[in-house]
Amino acid sequence: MSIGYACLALGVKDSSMKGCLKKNASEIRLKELIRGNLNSLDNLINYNIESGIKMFRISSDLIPFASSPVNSIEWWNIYKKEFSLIGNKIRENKIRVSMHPGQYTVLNSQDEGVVERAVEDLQYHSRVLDSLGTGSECKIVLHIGGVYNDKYKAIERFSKNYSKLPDFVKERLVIENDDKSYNISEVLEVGKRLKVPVVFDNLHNFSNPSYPEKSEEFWINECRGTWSEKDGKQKIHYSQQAVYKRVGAHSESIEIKKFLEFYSKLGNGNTDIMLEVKDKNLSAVKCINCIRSSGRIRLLEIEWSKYKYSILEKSSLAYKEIRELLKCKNGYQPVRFYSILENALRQPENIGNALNAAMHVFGYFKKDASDKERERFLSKINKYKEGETSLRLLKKELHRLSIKYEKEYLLESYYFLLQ
DNA sequence: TGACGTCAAGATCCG
DNA sequence: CGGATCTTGACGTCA
Repeated sequence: MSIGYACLALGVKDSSMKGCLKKNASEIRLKELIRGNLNSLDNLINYNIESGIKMFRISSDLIPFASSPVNSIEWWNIYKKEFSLIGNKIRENKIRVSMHPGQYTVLNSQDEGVVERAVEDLQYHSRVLDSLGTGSECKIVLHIGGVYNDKYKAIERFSKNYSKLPDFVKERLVIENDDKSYNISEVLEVGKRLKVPVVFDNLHNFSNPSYPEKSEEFWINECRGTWSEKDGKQKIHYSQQAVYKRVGAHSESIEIKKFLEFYSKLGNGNTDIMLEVKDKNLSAVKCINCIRSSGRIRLLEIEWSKYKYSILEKSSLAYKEIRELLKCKNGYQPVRFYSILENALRQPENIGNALNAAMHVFGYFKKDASDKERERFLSKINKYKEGETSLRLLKKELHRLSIKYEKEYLLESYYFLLQ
């Protein structure tokens, strides 16, 4: 059982994927971008290794315009060394990577050009995973596509186009239920017929259910049968509905108790779970820490070092509560720990608490800051008190100082990231 | 034609 | 000039 997150990690330095406008996609620019993105991928993999994260979705943005004629670079040759170095790390650390082309890769389109481009795009994704030297358990997740007023014909087109795909793509392709067109029983039907593994997505199944009386566990068990030995463990997508947002919108963070309730129904350890959530790696680490059979308080202390000022900003009570919890050095109560965090982070902005946290953080610069910087900050503090500036701008000032005076502890924390 | 989703690039505005 | 904020892009489907 592994838990992973998709594409980008919060708080990891030099880990973003960069792109450019199509009109600026010169050979030189593209090569620059690819080199940078491979370096970012390397940093992401390093972070995952350090954090004990065993599952990760690689962003399709790794190679800009990869399946477009504007990019004719043989990146798999030029960057062979980089790919193999990263790939070795992935394999040595048993990280299961995957990819997921967006909603615009449509294999069952009525337009042949669209299908052609979809095939190109799937080949690109396979090529990335091949270049990394990953096994056939590292998958490419795809939706069935459009309906075009005739689902039967649309599925036939999918089947026909699937059968024409080259083997190196077929080996990796898996299909997933989507949020409006193809529900889980329809995708299962296709998967069983074509022998393509099926990924169950719980939130899509909520907004686009097939037989609403059937439970999530039922569908997960049904899907399990489509995964064979060479495909690796069954994969599912898990996300939670964002409150007050449209149905199907991903939540900011994973509510741990809700997750554990879902998790307990999975029973055995034979399912890999890809989280789809805005706070990405933060929720992945949370869930991993909460399902460990044995954990040490040290793990929570590391988490606390990253969350503490965000918590202080919201609730000094929660701050004290967690400090108490962490005093018991041979106790390990991750669920209690994260529940307090979640509750605190849900609190609305409170000027008193926010000022308190900001002053604590400013304490890091007491010695370094010049008189001018001190003055500038304190005047911002007063403005914030009077409602003349926002917390965001106040924190931006602190962020600037953190970079200038190289306060790694603050820069690696989530204080500047959350809200 | 615009919403959908996604994010950063690019454009523009402001002090 | 640099930083902040607003707009666009890149993709295909569907209302």
